[in-house]
Amino acid sequence: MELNSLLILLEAAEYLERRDREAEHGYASVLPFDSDYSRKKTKAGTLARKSQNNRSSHNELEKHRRAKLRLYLEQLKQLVPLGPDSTRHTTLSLLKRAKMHIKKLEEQDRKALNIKEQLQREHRYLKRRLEQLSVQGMERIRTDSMGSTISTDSEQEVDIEGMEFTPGEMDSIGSASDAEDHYSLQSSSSDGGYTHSHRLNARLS
DNA sequence: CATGACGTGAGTAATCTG
DNA sequence: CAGATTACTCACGTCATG
Repeated sequence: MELNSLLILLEAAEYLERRDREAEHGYASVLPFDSDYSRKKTKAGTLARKSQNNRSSHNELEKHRRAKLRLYLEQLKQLVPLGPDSTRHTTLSLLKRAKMHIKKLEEQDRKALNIKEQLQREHRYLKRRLEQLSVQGMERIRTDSMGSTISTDSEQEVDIEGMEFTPGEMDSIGSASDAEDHYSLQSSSSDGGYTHSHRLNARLS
């Protein structure tokens, strides 16, 4: 999110530069130099540039350009955490911090992506496990009903919600195509019990 | 003394024009 | 299409400030 903001800021800065040129009534509409002389790098052009009018308008433009740079630096300052330290923040230090901040955000992004992929694998695995248990439950009901007695409802229920899997259980299930998902589950539940909150806490810490 | 703002000349990419 | 023009950016020197 914050990384995106930084990138957007950088793009916006470029965009604003262009847009200012076209739409701004102030500086953009004021030519930096009189149009009756050449700005080409000739001796005549160089001499002409020295006229006071040209210099002052060029100065104004340059001032405006620097003001925009300051504005962008201010915007950058809002996006980059500068910390509680009350040390003086120079342009150089701000840019250095911004660089570090971007690297940190990229690292966070990478980690979040890994977690997402792992959760997707777990989701696929659990979905298959649920399907298997449903089928097993149905088969058990059928075989029991073909037998003589009718058992109680509590014995027939397949309690998916409250179920916890041990590593041993997980070893005994899963097809060849499950290999990747299965592995990711095992690796994240090395202490036996298998609950979502447990795993997520371990992962996020 | 480090830093930032400013003025200025020079360089250049993009656009215009004959 | 070449040369002219425009609209910038960059680098450097200077000055003010904390």
